[in-house]
Amino acid sequence: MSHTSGARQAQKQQTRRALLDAALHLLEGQNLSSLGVREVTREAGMSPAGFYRHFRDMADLGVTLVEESLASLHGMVLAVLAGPDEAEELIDRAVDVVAGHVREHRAHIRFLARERHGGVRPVREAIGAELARFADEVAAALADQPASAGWSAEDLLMLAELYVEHLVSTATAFLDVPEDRPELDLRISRVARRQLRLISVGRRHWRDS
Amino acid sequence: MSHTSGARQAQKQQTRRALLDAALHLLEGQNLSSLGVREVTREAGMSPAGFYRHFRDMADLGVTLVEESLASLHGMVLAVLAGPDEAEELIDRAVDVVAGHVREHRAHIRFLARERHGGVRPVREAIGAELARFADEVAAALADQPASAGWSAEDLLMLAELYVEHLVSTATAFLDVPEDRPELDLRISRVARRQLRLISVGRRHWRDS
DNA sequence: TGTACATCAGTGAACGCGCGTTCACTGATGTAC
DNA sequence: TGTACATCAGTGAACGCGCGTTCACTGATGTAC
Repeated sequence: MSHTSGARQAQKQQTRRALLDAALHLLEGQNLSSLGVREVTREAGMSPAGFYRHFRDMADLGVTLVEESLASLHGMVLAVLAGPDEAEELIDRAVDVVAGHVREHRAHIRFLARERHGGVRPVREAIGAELARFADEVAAALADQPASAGWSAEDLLMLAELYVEHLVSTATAFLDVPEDRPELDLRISRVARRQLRLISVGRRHWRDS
Repeated sequence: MSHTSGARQAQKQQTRRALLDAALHLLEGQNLSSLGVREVTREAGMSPAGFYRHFRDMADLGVTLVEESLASLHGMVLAVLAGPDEAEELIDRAVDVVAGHVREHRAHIRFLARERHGGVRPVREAIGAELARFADEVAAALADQPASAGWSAEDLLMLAELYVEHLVSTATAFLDVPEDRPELDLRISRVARRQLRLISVGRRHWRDS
């Protein structure tokens, strides 16, 4: 069992973080599959060989990034679904939270979008598994809402998956806004809110259609 | 002006196709940004230098693949929207067409999913532009349906974008089905149909909500 | 039809370069007594 | 507190390798007369 305190451990953690941050920064402009060990260590200011004290290879580092990228997304959804469940208000909050999240964790979200269908299998599978878990949690949260009375578990999961896909596509839409066109953020928010409202209307009339 | 017939031209086209097919095949397992000139020419059975008679670089080849990948998708949507516009039937046809399309153009669709947010800018931008054009066309087709009476152009585009995103995510869901679990196709089709039905219900009750 | 010349798709060798990974090392930190 | 030894994160050199791109070439196809 290894110690978690001590100057040596602290220093190691700091170097590891520097490697992750360097990779995250470089991944804003390229895929994980074209990112090199030398490239990352150069950016982090250390020698290439040091990389192997922290990660087996780039895929290993990538899986670590998936975990921390989705941890923050995870906290986000809990925050929204813990609020009042009046549809209109929930929609506004959800879209605002996604917009803010993308603004604050840009590199992480870009990484997820880029590698979700990317060429590094362990990373792709980790993202897929996390998103599936995420949909399960949303389904569980939906089940607690009065609006879900009479809904089967299957339909709740179907709806949760629709919401998660919508969230992902909204987040990537925010990502793709060029730096010199910040006014596009407003259009994306407005469209996302309307789409969620349309889904919400469909949900309300689902059974009597 | 160059001739389009003659043995020389025909041979050149054939080699070009061999390069595109070799690339498409290799791209099933990796990103464009990690695909090499030597790798593609080796797969196509020619010498590396020959590549430059056909493409400036890999990004150039990638943009060509985007064009041909989306040309077939384009034909697809026209076929579906040209049919009867009764909601239930249209949904069934749409999902079947997507499923069939993925089965028949697997490599092309995988390429689009992988590079839509990938690390090669010209390719990413070409895909984004084509999908935007696609949404415009869907909006135009929706406008012709009786169910759209009273809808603003903005709302029709919002709806079209929701449909296009749904189509893309359904197509990639089919893609990710492992070869040894073909029964998952049925689940994906069923969920996609229900989601489209829910959107369709929302659409019907949009104005009086 | 035949001949002489032009075009150009594809070749094969060559180049300099940066890559991933290994290895024995060093020196700061940790531990036992 | 001090000393002797153990640990191990990070180093710097070395390796063999495959890369992208260039170049002068060759030989089949095309064209002019």
